[in-house]
Amino acid sequence: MLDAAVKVFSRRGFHAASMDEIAEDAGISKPMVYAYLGTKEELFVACLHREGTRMMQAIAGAAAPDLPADERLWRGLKAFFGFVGAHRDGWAVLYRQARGEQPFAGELATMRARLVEVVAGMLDHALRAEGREIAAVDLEVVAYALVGATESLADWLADHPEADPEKTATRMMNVAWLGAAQLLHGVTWRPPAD
Amino acid sequence: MLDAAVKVFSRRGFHAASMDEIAEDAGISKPMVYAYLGTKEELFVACLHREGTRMMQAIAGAAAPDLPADERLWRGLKAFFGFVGAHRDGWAVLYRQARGEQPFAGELATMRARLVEVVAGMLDHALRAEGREIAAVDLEVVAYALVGATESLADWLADHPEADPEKTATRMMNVAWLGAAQLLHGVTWRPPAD
DNA sequence: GAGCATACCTACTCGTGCGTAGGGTTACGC
DNA sequence: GCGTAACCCTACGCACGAGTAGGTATGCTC
Repeated sequence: MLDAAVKVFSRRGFHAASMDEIAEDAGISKPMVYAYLGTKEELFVACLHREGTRMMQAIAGAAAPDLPADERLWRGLKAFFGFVGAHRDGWAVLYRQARGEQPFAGELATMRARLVEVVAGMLDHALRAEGREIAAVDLEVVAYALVGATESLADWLADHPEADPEKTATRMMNVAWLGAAQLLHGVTWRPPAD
Repeated sequence: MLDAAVKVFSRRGFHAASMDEIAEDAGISKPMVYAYLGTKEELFVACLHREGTRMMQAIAGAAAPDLPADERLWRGLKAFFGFVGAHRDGWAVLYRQARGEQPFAGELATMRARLVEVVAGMLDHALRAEGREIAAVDLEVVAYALVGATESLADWLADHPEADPEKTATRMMNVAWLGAAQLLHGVTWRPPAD
């Protein structure tokens, strides 16, 4: 039943999706949808929640915290892109939708914040192992950028059905890890004096 | 008048924004809005278009094509974040909105495609100068990731009014350029055999 | 088989907001 | 002063879709 909702929401977008269509698609009638899952908003949140949880589990399951940073990142990315590849419409539109609609942006922001935190933690851990440190804000911003790049590639992946998730993950590693590794080794870029 | 529309669209989101509110905010009445700018969709597209054009101009004006790649990237980023910083609500919500709503996603995709193309062209140019080459797809994906990371930081910037655009641009360079530079020098990351 | 409950449906109400019809007001020509 | 034309407004029609009321069938208890 949630599956039907996810499908319709992704096909139409939150507003354009009608409860009638969801009901029809689920093979039941509208009052049933209301009985089981409440209002349209609640239904959407339920979808978002389920997909989000699944995704987080997929990632958390793959990236064990005792691995070295690059290995963790790689496995996390692989799991992430694998998940998106397997749930293309689920991801694409739930995610894109939720981003725009104020009532749900919060829910999503929390999810992203968790991811950012994980990535930032990972970087921080790796940095300390190298005997280095950077300001928490910088760390957060870098993590944010990495997460953003990843989300962006996920969008790309969702739009390119023929693309291979693992290959995409490799490409992401090429951008992200090589850059991050530099930072870890103390190499930084500075603006020209101009 | 477009200013009013942008303001309301960003405050409310596309659907929640009512034409009445836009009209009121612009200090005129609804039929006038229709007379000048047509339907709600057309109005939104007009907003999107204007903001997009302004942004592209800001970037294009800053990143002259005859500069070296890193310098171009840096100036482009500075211009971009500067623009976002100066038009926080304009950017944030128009952009986030357009992403989700199917009728406008295309418009936005075109804009992003132009950006990706520019970035990819830049990388390609730099690569050739080093006597190297990579597949066009890889190039596109890397460019896509960079653009995505940048957009993501733009979101972050829009949500943190106290943050400094130029500093954000520097942070972005730290992630993007150090990574990209590695690629340019032929350093790549490969997945472990496992 | 009568009484009852559970599961579900059809068919409605009602609010909301886009787009417009038709009327008032001011300025100008004659 | 009267016609008229440009301009802008108030006030409405209308469609659409969320949420619900009230009725119907199926199965279960005694």
